[in-house]
Amino acid sequence: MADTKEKILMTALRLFARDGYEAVSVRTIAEALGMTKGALYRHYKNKRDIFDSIVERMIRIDGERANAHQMPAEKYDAMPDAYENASLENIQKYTVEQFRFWTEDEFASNFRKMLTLEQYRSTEMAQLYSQCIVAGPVAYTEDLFRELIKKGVFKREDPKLLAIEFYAPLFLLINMFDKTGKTGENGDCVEILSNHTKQFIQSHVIDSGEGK
Amino acid sequence: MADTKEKILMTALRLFARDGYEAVSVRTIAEALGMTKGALYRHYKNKRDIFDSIVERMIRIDGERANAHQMPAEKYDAMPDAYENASLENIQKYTVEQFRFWTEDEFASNFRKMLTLEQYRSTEMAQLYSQCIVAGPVAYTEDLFRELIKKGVFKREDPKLLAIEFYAPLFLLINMFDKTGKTGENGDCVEILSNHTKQFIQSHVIDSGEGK
DNA sequence: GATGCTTGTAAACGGTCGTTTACATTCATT
DNA sequence: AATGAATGTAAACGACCGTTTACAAGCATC
Repeated sequence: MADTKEKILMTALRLFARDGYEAVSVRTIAEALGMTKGALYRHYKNKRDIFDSIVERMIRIDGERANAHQMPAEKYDAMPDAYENASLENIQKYTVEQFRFWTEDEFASNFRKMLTLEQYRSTEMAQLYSQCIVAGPVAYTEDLFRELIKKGVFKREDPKLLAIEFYAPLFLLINMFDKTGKTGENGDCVEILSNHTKQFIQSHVIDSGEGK
Repeated sequence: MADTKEKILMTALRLFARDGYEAVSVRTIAEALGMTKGALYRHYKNKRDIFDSIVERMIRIDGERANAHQMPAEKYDAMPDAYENASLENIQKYTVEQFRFWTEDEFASNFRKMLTLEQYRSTEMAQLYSQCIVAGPVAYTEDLFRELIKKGVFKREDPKLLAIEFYAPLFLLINMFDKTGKTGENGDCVEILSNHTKQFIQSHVIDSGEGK
């Protein structure tokens, strides 16, 4: 039962992500699952209920992720030196992991596409899209850089501009990857992204040593 | 007559840009224009014909723009020194102008949004979206930077990475601007964008003089 | 002033929409 | 074996879909 309900949700999401909510009919969802549309109403009270369940889940996952690899903001003072370098490495890993999540994870990738298609229809969807994939990450990155500047790790530059210059390539590559199609081919994107973060950090961090 | 046809096109585009092609009914378009849906069929042979006319026009405009402020690629050798600096200023102006075009121009802005909503439905729309707003500009920027490197204006770095790092903030800001809403408030975006291009050029161009 | 073309309305067309209803089937529990 | 909840099908519902048709009004041309 819970299994069927789950299949309905994932199938509907996959279709919503391609065509948009309005363009997908209940009949289409049912047929993609090999059942009749009447059966869907045993699991969801209507079409919108499926959509809402998807959104609800993403909000939950997003919250969990935020808690999970939150850069440990409150532990800054607890750690001595040597922390800065580890933190910079974490940024690198975190960035690639963000890319993989939004392009490879089936739920996240489809949700992002679905939200891309719904963002202009209501302010609620616009806010959710912005929070998850645009202004949200930028704001987080800005806070991070502001902190790094205060700590003397980064050069004293406008953190807002830094955040945009750092995050924008990630955002662009995620969107570009959608076109190149199937999984496995994103190796190029990941490499570009790695080079970007490496070069970005290198050129904004304060030289406390050498260049190789 | 041509006037009515034009109004239909712009009204339909405005609705397509908000809700997506499938979610907008012929009836809705007609009522937004204060006529009955039957009247639309005097000007367009069906709903898809309106959509195709929009696409056709954008392709034409895009071609004209490419011809208009094409960075004069073939005139490089015709011009002596002193060209490089002017060219760098042009890049700055061109970038801001691109932002304004895709956010302020009513047709371009709505077309971009419409294409954003249709990009996953067919490879044709995906290609058009990519060509106009994603991979197309990146490829163009990459060519430009490769040329500037060859000319000795830019430092010897990967032009692909440079192109992404330069164009991505423009792409991000265009998408962010959609949320902030009404016109006139994009002053912040333009300023950020200006700072980005200025700082980008400054940090990748070969110092043939001083720092202020 | 009749003609014919343009531009509109109103109604109808078959089809699909989301949803509800009536009726089977399954299957653990009694 | 009987019960009853869970899960499915098939058909029907009114509403709306894109499109076509029949018809009217406006208007320049002969």
